[in-house]
Amino acid sequence: MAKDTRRAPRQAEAERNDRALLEAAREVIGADGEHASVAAIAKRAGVGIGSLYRRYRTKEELFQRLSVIALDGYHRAATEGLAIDDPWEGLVHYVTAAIGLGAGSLGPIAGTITVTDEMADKNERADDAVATLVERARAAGALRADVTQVDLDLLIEQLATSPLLDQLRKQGRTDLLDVAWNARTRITAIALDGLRATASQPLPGHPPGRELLTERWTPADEVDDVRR
Amino acid sequence: MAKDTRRAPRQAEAERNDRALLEAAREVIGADGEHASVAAIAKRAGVGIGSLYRRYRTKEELFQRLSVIALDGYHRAATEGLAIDDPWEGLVHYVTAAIGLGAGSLGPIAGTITVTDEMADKNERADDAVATLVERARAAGALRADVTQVDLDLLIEQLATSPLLDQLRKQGRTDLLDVAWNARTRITAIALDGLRATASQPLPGHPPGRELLTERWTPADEVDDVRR
DNA sequence: ATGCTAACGGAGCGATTCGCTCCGCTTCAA
DNA sequence: TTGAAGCGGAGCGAATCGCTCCGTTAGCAT
Repeated sequence: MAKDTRRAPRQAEAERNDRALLEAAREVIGADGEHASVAAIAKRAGVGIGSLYRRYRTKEELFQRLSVIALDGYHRAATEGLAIDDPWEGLVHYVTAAIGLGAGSLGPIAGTITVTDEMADKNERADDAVATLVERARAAGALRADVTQVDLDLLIEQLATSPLLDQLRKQGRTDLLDVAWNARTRITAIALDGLRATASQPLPGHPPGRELLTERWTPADEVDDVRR
Repeated sequence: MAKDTRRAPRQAEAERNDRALLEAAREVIGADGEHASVAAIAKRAGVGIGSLYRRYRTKEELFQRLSVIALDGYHRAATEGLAIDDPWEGLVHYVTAAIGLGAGSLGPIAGTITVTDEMADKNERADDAVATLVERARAAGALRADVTQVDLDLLIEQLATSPLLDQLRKQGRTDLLDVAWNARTRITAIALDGLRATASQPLPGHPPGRELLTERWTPADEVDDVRR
């Protein structure tokens, strides 16, 4: 009963493989969307299919794990942003960190996996933190008044999803990845400048409602009018 | 020899089908990327597979046609922009029109089809027109000085690709399409505000080179380091 | 050295989906 | 009424899918 941590033949390798799997899954999903195959993920991770299925009982379980990790990332980014004194700098931190997570590629799998309680819970916590961040920045007069939280969420998704980066990764053009990454940073900077309170004209149309973000996670039951 | 347009049993239906096919192909590619299947395209268009293959000898030929149409659209948008007297308004017209084309979804098929001479030619023409448009806006002091044409191209691609819109279309959620479309218009407006000359700080890093836009079209020959 | 065992990689299963062909049916001008 | 242009989709062989199953390998204790 003295030694309880005595068995671990190849445990270090297992952890490395798990990390590789999660990263590979993100990349392959970015490249192939919901069609991402477990074979492609395993190959990209340099890991056997068997090892993948020892850790995750099904493909869906792996995808759910990815979602949870992404939601954790968003929550952490928002918390870090709140820890910054200057409201505008805090918001900028969140936006850039959220985009840098590389989780934007997960969008396409929304609606193809069932939402676990853990996912719903973490999503709510992250949302709350972001709401505080946004309100603080707006109250300080740093963020233009007509931008809602949903606007910001959609802007982040728009910038976080990069077909160019996904394709370069898929083609293994690691030589161009740095340049492409920097290019997106520039675009992000442009968008952030547009978020400042110095707006020339009010945003067009009505502010989008939350349903835009939530309804996409409802599985494609019989909604598919194409098959009707 | 007098009457040369006398035979056309179901020609009207054929034209309608062709338009439906092209639109459906854009949508399905947006949803499924390079994995888009001809069956899905035909079904979405409400057309038989046979009709698709009577017009396009192969799937690649259909995709090439889509690319040509997209390039025509970019060129037209740029030309229209140049026809507008105010340099800034002209640029705004091009950006919004280019995003609205719905051709951003085509990005994922870059590198999976061979580039025809027609495509290369039209691409060059469109590029030239955009270059003029950008230089004019910058010379007028409307566009911030540190934004290059490549920056603008990438910004347009970033905004033109919308996982949310693609997914809603795929799920047949036509009820939310208008809201989502308006939401992206708002985001576009934010980005355009960021492009104005009133920049607070210079853009980070170095301006990206053209190769970011061109090299992605080189087929994934043996570049794929994943399979090595 | 020699077990013991947890973790490994991947061949291969049945099922599905792929691009595409082929053909009987439908529509319309003459 | 007829002929031909256009139609939809069943079905072909090939490829790919998610997943199981099993012989092999690597590190611990003896």
